[in-house]
Amino acid sequence: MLTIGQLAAYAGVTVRAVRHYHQVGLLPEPERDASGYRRYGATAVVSLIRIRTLANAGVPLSQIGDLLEADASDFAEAVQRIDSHLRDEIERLETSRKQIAELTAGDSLALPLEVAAYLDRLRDIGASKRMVEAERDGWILVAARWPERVIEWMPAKVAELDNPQVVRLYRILSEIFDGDADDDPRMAEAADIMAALAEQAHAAGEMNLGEEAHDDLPHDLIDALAVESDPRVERLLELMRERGWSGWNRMERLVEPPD
Amino acid sequence: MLTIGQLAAYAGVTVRAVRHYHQVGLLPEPERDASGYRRYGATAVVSLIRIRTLANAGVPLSQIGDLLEADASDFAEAVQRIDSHLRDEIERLETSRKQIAELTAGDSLALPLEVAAYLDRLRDIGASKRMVEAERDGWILVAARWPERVIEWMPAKVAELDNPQVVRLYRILSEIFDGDADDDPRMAEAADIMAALAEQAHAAGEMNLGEEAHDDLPHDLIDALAVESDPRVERLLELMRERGWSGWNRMERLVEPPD
DNA sequence: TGAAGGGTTGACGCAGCGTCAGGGTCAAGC
DNA sequence: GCTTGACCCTGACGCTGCGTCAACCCTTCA
Repeated sequence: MLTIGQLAAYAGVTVRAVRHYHQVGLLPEPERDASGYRRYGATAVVSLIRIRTLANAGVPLSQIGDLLEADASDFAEAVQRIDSHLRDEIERLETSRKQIAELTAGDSLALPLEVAAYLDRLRDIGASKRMVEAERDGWILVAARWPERVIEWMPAKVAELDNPQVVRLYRILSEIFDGDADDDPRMAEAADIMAALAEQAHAAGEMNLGEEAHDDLPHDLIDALAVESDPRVERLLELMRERGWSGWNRMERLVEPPD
Repeated sequence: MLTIGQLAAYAGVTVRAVRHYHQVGLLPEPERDASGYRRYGATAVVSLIRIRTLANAGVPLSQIGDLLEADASDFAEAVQRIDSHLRDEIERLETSRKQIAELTAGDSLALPLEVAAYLDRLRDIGASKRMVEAERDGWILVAARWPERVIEWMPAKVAELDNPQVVRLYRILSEIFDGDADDDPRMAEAADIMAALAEQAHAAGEMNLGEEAHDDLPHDLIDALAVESDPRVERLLELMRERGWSGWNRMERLVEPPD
């Protein structure tokens, strides 16, 4: 007769595991000796080894009991199920590995590489750290909603950065929001540039985003995000409204200008 | 301002998950509105998306907080750790798949194929179901202790089955233990055959198992197993003792026979 | 006789939420 | 003004397979 420790050692498991199998009814509780110790016979050893064999193969404990009593065809079927479940699990993990492989650096986190490249360009033309982070967060919102489309939009955005007006705009905005003046006079200049750019885009008919325009939520969120990150943005929006434009990222004409 | 449901929908997660992130401190609790509802700004949306991006990549929640604030080198290092952890997990599951692939049928469960083949042969020569199962359980005990050696021993065991005496022995034993007579007269015949076989083996010097002989536990367990599976085995052991042999599976001479 | 090395039950911990239970709130239609 | 359905709230258990205390008892050996 074996003690629980000897039984466990023979089967290569821990004592705790054996007790657990008792608890879940996988292994019957044996008789106790005079001092209350569990005493095991050879049958228990065999049962335990068979249980461990299945458990090592990845079979959930809850199924092992049935499996040990199943006939050949039920057994084969169950094995099939378990195997395909394992395959799914492996695939899930493989996907995870691919995903983290793409998380090489900070910006590409939650963003496609194209957008990360755009943000790098922004940094290059002199946008401040805060500015780039704000842009990044905005694009995260966009990418979450239109993960496919956002990639298509990037070439045009990158091209915009060749426009000296745009470069000047980002530099001014960077300086304004990196400073701590509550009412920087350059804010008016920024608004002027933005209005001019909007005017050009409108004239060129580039202001239509397609069906995405119908979903206001991302745009509203981006506006809100900008204000949350710096309340002075509110002032900038006001200046834009004075110039006949609403919004921050998806500008709309408030009033048609006189001819 | 978004409700928790809108926030969750935007990021593609469940409401419960968001609340969980609050609980573990990953996402800060937002302000409440007049009726106690949580109200989220755009910043929360961005945070949540970034959290999910890492979580989807298999990063444990407990590390996501640090990771979102880490610099590029710490980030890369952490990503390395997580990736190698994922690799280990995948390998574990692959191993499981291999294992269950080998569990095609009942007997090979916890036994190498060689032993399963031996059991099939046993069935072929007319051993009863009970008999084969008893043998199987015995070999499970042996295979658990000497997984390598057991394979080497099988050819000799299979060869034994060509011996008509052995075949007869298994048939008699099958009949005895499939019946319900408490004192089957054929038991003496079985004992005679076993004694004769032991004598032959002893004479041929085949009774040494090598160093394995020093470990009594498996042998004792097999004897116990036999008795547990049918108490009448005890009688058989007694008959063997009368014939000068001890034990059931690893027989030893009790007394040297007179010349 | 005391210490070491077993054994006993009971209970919490882990990871990441899912899923009740038992409420309150909001918007819309009657 | 009332109902209905869709949301929101907190609190708590469940799942998987044990690991790891805690607090205590039993046996054995120096």
